[in-house]
Amino acid sequence: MLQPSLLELGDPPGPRSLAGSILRHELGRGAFLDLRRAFLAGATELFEALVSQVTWREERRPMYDRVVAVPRLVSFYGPGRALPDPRLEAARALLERHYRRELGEPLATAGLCLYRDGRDSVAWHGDTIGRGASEDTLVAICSLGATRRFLLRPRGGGPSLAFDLAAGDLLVMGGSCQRTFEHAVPKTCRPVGPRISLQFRPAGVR
DNA sequence: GGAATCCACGGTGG
DNA sequence: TCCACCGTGGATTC
Repeated sequence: MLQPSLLELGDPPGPRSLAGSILRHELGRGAFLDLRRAFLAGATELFEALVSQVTWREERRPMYDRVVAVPRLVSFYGPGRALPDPRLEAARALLERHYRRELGEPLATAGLCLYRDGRDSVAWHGDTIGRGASEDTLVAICSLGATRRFLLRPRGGGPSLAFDLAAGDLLVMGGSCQRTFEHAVPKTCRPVGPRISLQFRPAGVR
């Protein structure tokens, strides 16, 4: 059992303020990435609550000559479905308020992924399904549990940016980011514990 | 030498 | 009808 950090002791569990604490990276081509470290207070306890309370599904997909297990566990909360913890609802409300100008619509869905260890991963992709090729959208990701590397690179090739996402960190991809960039969480040989990624998106975006 | 990264493979679904 | 999507494992690079 991990001890909460000293930093966490002063704040009630749940989302912290976003004002003035976000580091924005302008990526070019109309894309930006915001990073807010330690956005969720009480991340250790929230991680453990979600691991045990969420109904995690293992997905399988045909891949060439066989059917493989998708290398992570997932759970999806569509529009109108209550999130599994009030702290997630609070985080969503805070994000909707802070990004109301860029967003213009609710963050109607929440996707949860559980990366059990370094062998779990997600390949390069953009969250563009369901949106026109010219439409911007915004995706907010909260990280809980073990620190994992998050990679971002321009579509069509180019140098990739790396962000090590630690427990409680918030990463927001906005503007044209989902169309002009793609992201991944690569496998690693390092010993690494489980991590949960919470992804808030507008309806229709996957 | 070990770990990270790159690449090609092809069925599926939008 | 067409094409973007995506996990694996071997090759290559770091």
